[in-house]
Parts: sequence; structure tokens; C-alpha cells
Amino acid sequence: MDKATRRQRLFELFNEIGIIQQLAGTAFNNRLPDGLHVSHFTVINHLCRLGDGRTPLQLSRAFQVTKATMTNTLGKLEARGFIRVRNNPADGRSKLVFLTDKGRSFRTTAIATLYPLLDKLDQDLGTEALSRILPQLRQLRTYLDENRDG
Amino acid sequence: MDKATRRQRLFELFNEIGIIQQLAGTAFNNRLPDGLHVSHFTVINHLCRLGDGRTPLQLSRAFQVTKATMTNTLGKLEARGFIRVRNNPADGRSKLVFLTDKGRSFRTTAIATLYPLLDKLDQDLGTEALSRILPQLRQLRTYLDENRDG
DNA sequence: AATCAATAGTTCGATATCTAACTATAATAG
DNA sequence: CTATTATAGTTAGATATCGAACTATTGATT
Repeated sequence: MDKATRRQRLFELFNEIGIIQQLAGTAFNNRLPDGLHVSHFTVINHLCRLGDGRTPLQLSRAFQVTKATMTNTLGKLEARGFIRVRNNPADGRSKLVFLTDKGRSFRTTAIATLYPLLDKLDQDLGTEALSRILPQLRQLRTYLDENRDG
Repeated sequence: MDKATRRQRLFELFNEIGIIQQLAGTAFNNRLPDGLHVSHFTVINHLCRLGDGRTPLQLSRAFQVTKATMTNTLGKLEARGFIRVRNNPADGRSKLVFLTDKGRSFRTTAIATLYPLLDKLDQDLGTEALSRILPQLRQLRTYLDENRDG
């Protein structure tokens, strides 16, 4: 495989990833209740699965978005009553994000609307085959994260 | 692997893909000359590699963006003098997109700034290993494309 | 202790993208 | 032919995201 081919392969890789993200994002967004976005769900889901009481910065790092983006997302979630944001007693600059009951029940509803898509995908393509590429994706993600300014 | 695990795996898959897209997109965008975006480059690159004289709709399908998005992208490219858009003599509703010399030379410049990133990635992680996941990504992309309304 | 640098979060302006509604042309059906 | 339906592209409005500049607090250096 010569240099030009390798470059083209890698570029194609990012191209495919970009398209998948767009298609999957749209599919998810269309299923979620009015005005809610995958990014909102993933934050709620994260807090639910791994525990709340995290700072906005921790969340923005977990999803690799800017602090500004997370401020916006959390604002929407708070306006909906899905989270409550408190000052961090341990650090005056910082805040802590907590889930409300409403937030948890939103997750339940959202899951009920999103999981049929995943189940169908599992049935049609097979999770085993798909999740075989997870290690490479994680490796790529970690690499990109570590070489952000390079 | 039980149902809950499979769902979580698939969700994680989309999550990784979303993050990679964000990191790679940002890395590319930061390298491109003022105000230009990966989406602009990919259109130019596509026209250069596979031939110009395509319609906006064909382009929007190739990149899985809406017609409205492609209108916007092509407007920016035309304002920069990278493309010229003509009426399609074969269909009065349609148009055809052609590259200008300026567009081709932009591609050359852009490639020179983007490819070092890909070369470093090739060197550090290896294109062989990475491109091994391309078939699964293509399969997933095709599936999502075909099941867009499902 | 005082100053300077680093960190957390917000605000502001820009932009890429989406959906929905619209215009114009083409294709099909009666 | 005419009328309806489908297709190509644009426009308008909304929003998620980004980068840069700003405020407030913490940490480090002298």
C-alpha cells in the first residue's frame, strides 16, 4: 500500500465516520421528544449510569465538547427541569450537576424510543460484528484526544 | 451477551463515532485557511477525484447532507471562486457544479496542510489496522442510509 | 502576604446544519 | 392537452457547536 493509498484510506475512514454520525444523529434526534437532541440524552444517560454530582468541565471532557457547548446543553437541561446545578462547595469556581426525578424519567422514556432502533440494528447487522471494531475506535479516539494540538 | 449489554455496546459505538468525528473535524478545521471547513474541502476533493459537472443533489447524497446544507456549502465555495455553477442543459430544474483553477489549487494547498496529520496517524497507529474496520463502517453507513425513515 | 498564572464557567458572535415551506420545472395520467 | 404528482433547488428560522474574550476563584512563586 503506497503513501497516497494510505492517505486516501484514512480520509475515507473519517468520511465514513462523519456520515454515520450524521445519519445516526438524525435518526436519534427525530425520535426524541420536541426540541431534545442526542447531546441532551447522552448527558442525562451519562449522569444516570455513572452517577451525578459531576462538574460541567468533567462532562465537557467526557463528550469532547467545549465548555461553551456544555454551558448551553446544561442550560437547556435545567430549563426542562431535568437537572439541578449547584455551586461546588469544594471549589468556588466550579459547579456540580445533579439529576432530578424528571430527568431520570426522561431517560426511561428516551430509552424506550431509542432502543427499538438499536434492537433492529442488532437484529439486522449483529452487535457482535459491529462491536468488534470498538477497540480500534477507542484507540483512534484516544489518539486524537491526546494529539489535539499536534 | 444479553440484550442490555448489546444495547449499551451499540450506543457506545455511536458515542465513540460521534467523539471521533468531533475531534477529527476540529483538527481538520483548525488547519484549513480562514473560514474554510472540512465540508468545503470534501466537496472540492470529491469533484477533483471523481470529476466535476455533478448536480448539487448528487453531491448532497454523496455526503448525506440535506439539499439546504449543500446550497449553503456551494454558495460559500462559489463566493470563494472555487467552483462555478451552471444551469443543467438537460434539466431546467437542475444545475451543474464545475471546479475552477482556483478550486483545484485550493485542494492542493489544503492537502498539503491536512496530509501531515494523516501521515502522523499512519505512522503512530498504522493505516493497516485502522482501515481494517472500513468494511464494517461502510456496512453500517449503508444500513443507516437505507433505513432512514424506519 | 502579594502578585502572577492557571482554572471553571459564562457570554458573544459566527457558522454549519437541520426542518419546513416555497418556486420552478419535469414527468405522468386521464 | 390538461391536471396532478414528483423532483431540484432556494429561502427562512432554529439550534448545536465552536473560538475568543471576559469574570471570578484558586494555586504558586517570590
